Amino acid sequence: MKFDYNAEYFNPKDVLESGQTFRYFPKKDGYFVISADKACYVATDGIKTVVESDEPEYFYNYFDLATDYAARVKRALSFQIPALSLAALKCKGLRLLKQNAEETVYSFILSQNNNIPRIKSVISRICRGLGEKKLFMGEEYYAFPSSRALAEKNAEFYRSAGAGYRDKFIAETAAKIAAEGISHLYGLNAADLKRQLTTYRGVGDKVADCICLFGFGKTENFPVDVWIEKIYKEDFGGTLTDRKQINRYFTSLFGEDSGYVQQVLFYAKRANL
DNA sequence: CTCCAGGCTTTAG
DNA sequence: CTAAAGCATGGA
Repeated sequence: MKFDYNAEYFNPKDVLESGQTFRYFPKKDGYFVISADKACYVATDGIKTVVESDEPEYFYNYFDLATDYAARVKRALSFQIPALSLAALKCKGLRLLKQNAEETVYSFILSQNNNIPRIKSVISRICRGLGEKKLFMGEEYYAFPSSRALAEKNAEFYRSAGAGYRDKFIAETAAKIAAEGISHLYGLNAADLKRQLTTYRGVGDKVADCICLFGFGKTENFPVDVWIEKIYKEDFGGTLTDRKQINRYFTSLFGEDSGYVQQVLFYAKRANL
């Protein structure tokens, strides 16, 4: 069960190593990727990118393959901003992942004031401890735990998994979501969704923007972190220092393209492309 | 040793 | 209202 796609606008490295997911594992000639309770193997030869999975329709949606990214690159170029044009051309294979909403909530709570390798390892330990064991292509992996399973553990468990001071945030948010679910969030517009998400402990503006973007497909959100602040100062000549104002600057400039533009800028800067 | 990492909560002013 | 301290952890 595999399908392929034009590699020009689907590069596994650009997609997976751009900081939107933390559950990918480089292999010999591709990546083992986990999302929620599902897994796939993705590899490219530069012409075609091939996805192999028992759940092809899930990963077709996960990799956002119904969306035209040639058009997104073209719109990014149309802003005529040198730093953005350079970045967009260097990572044409970047796509926005449509991830499981609850998984993004916990993942990005863990991401605050943290670095990507450590975020990856903490998430792996939590999944290994609470997630269902699965098998794909002869490889064992663990599903991302349900909120109910997460809520059964206290902060101490998450501390021992390496979550640090974020341990309480995970425990409290899991309890809240286990109690009330998240289905009531799906119909909301981006502004209302962001407001609701910030009621979770450990979720501020930046983390909420990431959840809106990667977990709910809200492309008008523009997460502002330390790297975006740096880009704002160095490449856009910005003078604002308040992240809320920097967020407003970018979202009013890029509108519905905000999420894509943000991801391109972030990845190009971080990867030093 | 200090500084930093896809920041948030709490407290002080 | 805004500003700053405090927060776990591990790698550079």
